[in-house]
Amino acid sequence: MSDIPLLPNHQSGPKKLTPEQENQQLKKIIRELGLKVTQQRMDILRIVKAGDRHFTAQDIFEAVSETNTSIGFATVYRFLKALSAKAFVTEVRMGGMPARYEWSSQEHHDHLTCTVCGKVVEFENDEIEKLQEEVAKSLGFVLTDHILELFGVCSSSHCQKVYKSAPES
Amino acid sequence: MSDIPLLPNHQSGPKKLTPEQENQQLKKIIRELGLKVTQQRMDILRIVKAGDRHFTAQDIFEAVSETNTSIGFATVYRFLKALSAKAFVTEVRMGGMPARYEWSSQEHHDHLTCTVCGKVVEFENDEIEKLQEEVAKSLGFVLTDHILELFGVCSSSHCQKVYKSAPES
DNA sequence: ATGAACTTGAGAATCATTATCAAAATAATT
DNA sequence: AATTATTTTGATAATGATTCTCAAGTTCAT
Repeated sequence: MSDIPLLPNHQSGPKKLTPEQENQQLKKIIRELGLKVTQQRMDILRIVKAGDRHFTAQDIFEAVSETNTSIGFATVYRFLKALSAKAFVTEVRMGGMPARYEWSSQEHHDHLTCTVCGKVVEFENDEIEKLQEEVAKSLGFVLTDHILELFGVCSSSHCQKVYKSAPES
Repeated sequence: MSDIPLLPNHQSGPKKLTPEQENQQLKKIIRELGLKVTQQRMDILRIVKAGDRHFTAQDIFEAVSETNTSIGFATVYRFLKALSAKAFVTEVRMGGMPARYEWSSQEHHDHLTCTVCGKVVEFENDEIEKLQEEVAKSLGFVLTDHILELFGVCSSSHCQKVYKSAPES
């Protein structure tokens, strides 16, 4: 069950790995968490790593379910929690919506969300990061994490129109 | 029921108002929302305005319940939603915790939270604000709102100790 | 292979929030 | 002040995401 490519090959990755090499990588991560290697954890991890954007627990549940593995929500949540406890994934919860997760090895970035169409654009800004450090230090804190979410209206004519026609609600 | 000071007088406010003047102010706000003036809404509004920090819906429910007014959760949530729809209060939801609300007339500020003891420190930083505007503009967005939450460990010896003894979880 | 320890998943439980709807309150009109 | 159309309330049920429970299944060191 390891010679069938269950997921498309993302050629954008920095390194090309054989399926076996990838599996070793995944196992290593699981063991770093002090957990046993199971099929479910392998599958979750594969999907989280392969994706290049944001997932909900639901997304991951469905993606794993499409493979041969049966899985429960509890398992997804449990493992995602373990991953984010060790900062392998970033968990962002906002606005009463389901939590979004993403693999955190890639460059850190923040989000700019269009409040009309829901489009999410990522950005990074070193100056902002630096200022955050300074603020925390000036208040006697050691900064360990941050969430910066910008909200606005994107440039699409549809969203601009909606925005201008309902400026105060 | 208007001559008993139900809440401590916050002398830091920009203007001193008689109870009657305050009531007129509150009524005006409720009418601006296109809603009828009710005792419950007056009470909620009074508490939200009087407080200078963050409230949960639960806090507000309890505070109103301490007055003579009986109130239900639904009413609290409904009215807070109406207030935040017109930007009279700011609603912040994060990390699966209950939403926090605050009156938004005051200076804008962001939050720095100690992940050990839960202490919240407010700050404002014009430079960061300016950079946010620039980022949004450069991506073609009109910025309408943002959430910046910093997380760290505060300077108390207890929190520092906890932090250093468990550096990787 | 064996067994101790860890995992799983189905479903129950929880928690914040929202919806429902009959009864009560408001405000505009006599 | 009484009437009435409309809005609001609050008790309770419903929802939706997440977490808990625990018997049954799996992993892995021996």
